[in-house]
Amino acid sequence: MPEIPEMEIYKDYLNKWVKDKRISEVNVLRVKSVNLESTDFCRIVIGKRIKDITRRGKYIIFHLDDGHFLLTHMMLDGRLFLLPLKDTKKDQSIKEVMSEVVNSEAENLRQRIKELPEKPSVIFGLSDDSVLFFCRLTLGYLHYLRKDELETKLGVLGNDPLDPNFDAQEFIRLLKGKKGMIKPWLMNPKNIAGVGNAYSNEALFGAGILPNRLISTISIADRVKLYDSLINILRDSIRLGGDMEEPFAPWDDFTGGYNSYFKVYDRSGKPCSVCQNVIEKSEVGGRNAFFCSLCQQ
DNA sequence: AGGAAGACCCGGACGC
DNA sequence: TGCGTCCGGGTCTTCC
Repeated sequence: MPEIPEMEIYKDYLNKWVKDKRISEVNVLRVKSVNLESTDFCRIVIGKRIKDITRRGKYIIFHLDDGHFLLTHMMLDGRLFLLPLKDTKKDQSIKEVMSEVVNSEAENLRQRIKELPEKPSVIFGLSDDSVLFFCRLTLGYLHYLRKDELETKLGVLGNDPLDPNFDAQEFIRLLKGKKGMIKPWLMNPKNIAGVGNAYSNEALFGAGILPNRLISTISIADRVKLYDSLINILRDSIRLGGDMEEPFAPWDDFTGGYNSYFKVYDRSGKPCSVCQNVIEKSEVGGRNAFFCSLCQQ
């Protein structure tokens, strides 16, 4: 599921392929995914240029040239897909491609394009004749926000783990005096922004710490170990392609490269890669925790 | 106050 | 087949 590595990879792709493009067409298929009446949303967004794309935690922020922002969150199963029109290998307009995908008359297109985006919620046509799909924004969303609204929304978030200022000292400072269990703390966006169920499980495995360990019982040495484990796993995942199942674009064979590297997440009943003990699953803080009870204490 | 628990969003899977 | 129920994760709200 989309967490920091997946969003970071999206952000880099978007900066390479979407930055400085103008939004020429907008189609809102799922009205609940946007925060305005869809006709207003289209009217306002059409014609705007995307000046920059940044990430904060699991949020991706499109900076528009009117000084406002589009904020998107993928939640459970959202995804992005970019389709350059030249890849349709036919003289199709953006409107025709949109219509073809939307009306599920996409068999012709599907035959030419390996990965056709399913369940688009919002579609942007861009000034370079590419089409950007925001798919399955059922729990997720795409919101048009003023600067103050964006700051209010993101202001509650804690440090981003990839922020250069977020070092082991800062991590230890944040944990000082905390009383609860470690995994719910790692996943709380007010503490650290962008760590979800998958990578919190992996980071704890890497540090040899059980998900339900009380923070107060974790030694300073182990807190440093946990910091290193978290940062290294996030960086490795970004380097190897993250764990999204579907590609960002038809040419993208990088995305998903980290899928086979998960050691505990979603692996209950399978053998631990270190000691062969069976990976266990239990509920910690209302969420599924995956762990090896021999490697983690 | 801060930590824990529950609610909510929605679609897909599963059981009867 | 169809209906009801539960599950999943991130975030927000409520409770203790």
